[in-house]
Amino acid sequence: MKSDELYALLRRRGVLWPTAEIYGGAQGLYDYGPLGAALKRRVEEAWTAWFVGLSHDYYVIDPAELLPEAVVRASGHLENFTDPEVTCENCHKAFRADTILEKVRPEGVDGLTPAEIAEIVRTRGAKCPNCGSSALSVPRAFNMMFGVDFGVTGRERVFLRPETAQSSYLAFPRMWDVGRRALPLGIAVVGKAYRNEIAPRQVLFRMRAFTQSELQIFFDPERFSVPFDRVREETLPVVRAARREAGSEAVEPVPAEDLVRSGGLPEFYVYHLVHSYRFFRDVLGFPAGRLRLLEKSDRERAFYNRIQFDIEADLESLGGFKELGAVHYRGDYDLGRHSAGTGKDLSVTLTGGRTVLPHVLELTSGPDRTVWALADLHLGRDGERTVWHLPPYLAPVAVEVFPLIPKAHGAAALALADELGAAGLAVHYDDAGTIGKRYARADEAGSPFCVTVDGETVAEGPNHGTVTVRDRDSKAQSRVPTGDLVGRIFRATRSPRPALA
RNA sequence: GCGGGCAUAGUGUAGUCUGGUUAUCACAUAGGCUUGCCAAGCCUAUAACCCGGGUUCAAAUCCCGGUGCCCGCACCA
Repeated sequence: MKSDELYALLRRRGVLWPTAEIYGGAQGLYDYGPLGAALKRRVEEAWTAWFVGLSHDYYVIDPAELLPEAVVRASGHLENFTDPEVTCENCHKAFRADTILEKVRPEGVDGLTPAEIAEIVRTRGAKCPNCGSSALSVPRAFNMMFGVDFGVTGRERVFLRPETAQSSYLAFPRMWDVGRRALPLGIAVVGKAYRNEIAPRQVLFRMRAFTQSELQIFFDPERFSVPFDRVREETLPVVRAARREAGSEAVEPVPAEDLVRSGGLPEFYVYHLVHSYRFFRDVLGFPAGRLRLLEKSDRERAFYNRIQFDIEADLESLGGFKELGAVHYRGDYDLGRHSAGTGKDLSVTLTGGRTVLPHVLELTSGPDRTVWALADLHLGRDGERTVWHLPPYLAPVAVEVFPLIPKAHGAAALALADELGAAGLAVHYDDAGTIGKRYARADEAGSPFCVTVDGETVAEGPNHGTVTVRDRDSKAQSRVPTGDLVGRIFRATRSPRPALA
């Protein structure tokens, strides 16, 4: 489906809508409705089960969303983000000020005020790199972080975190003790991050407030052993940076062991890349042919990232491959910055006496983007029907309960719905309209099972009744004793976990 | 931010160029009749001109501003 059509469907069904919609919305902010909130929560839970399940030394924390100014100064977010932008009044293209000035002022623009930059642009004859015009605008600095007054005096400033990763780095020294002083140590955060994007677009793909699921794995750079045999034979759809530089974006299926043996990547990296790939393919059910692992080149990736593959999915609604997650090998950059920022040595002493500043492997993904991708990939027309073919454990509603004839079977159906709910299943009761319409609504919501209570159920009595169970994807029906329902539905809606040693 | 395009019930739309009836139609939603395991049928009801200003006897229609969305550029540390 096209983006507009998909978004309209998601709004209509109450999956999501613009924040403050009755005031015309707010750019880059969206609210999730019942289906969207439940789906996103299941995505987050599946992510946590999968990635934190990779090791018994990986932990989930829930840190504050506000960061003191000193933190974002140390992390580099404060300075990196004041890069001023200059627009050409002639051809209307925008450039970073240091791009415009690289010929006339090779030393860069760090530390200059916008007024000083404007002066240099005017007096040194800077030209637009595109059309050569010297009609350049006054530089504008844009701040990608939201600053917030803090404390009663209002003189202190804090910032809404621009990435959840910082929270994990700050937690490392405390977690070093909590985790009983061993590496590798994983710290996972699922939480909101905030960026004042210049141009929020594509609904859930460029938001100003969004959720990140990130696992930061702190490890000893000299020794990070992983059960590589578990992933050795997995074939990954990679696009290597070297081939991209040579002009080919074609996906190349490469066995994991080859990425290590001849591909120049460390085992620990490929191991986690495979698990990230499997999360999207096996847990979220993305078709393998729609996924690719795109390696970022030296030029593209942030300077502190030593290795970076983006996990991308080919989405019809957005016209091509879009980033949903990534695996970043960040080296010791982050702990190094915070060591400098605090003046405290954040390196740790391992058993045996060796002292190291841990390196970080970051596994990251975006639940909001994932929700959109799940709609793009799994929600669509199936003949006459609109069906959301979600993996059953992600479906907001596990089981719908219908009375075949509301007047005759309503009470028994309500009692059954209660019972299933009490057992811990996400259950939804619907007696409105014809049975066909209820099936259709359930299909659109992605509910994997519909249970219909009929005359037979009532006649058989409350403890030995049977009901019709209808499967979302095949529309097939089967007669099932009510006593078997809970077990059957639980088995079918269990989220996968990685197989460990 | 820049340039271009767009904005009518919950959804999709007609009407806008060329100002003038009670703003069209379908689907959806709610109620009723009927039916009783896959969006059936009939009847009824609810429901919209993005916001603000201007021009005019009269604005969904023309003009200005705002907001939002789409495409391209830039940005995405």
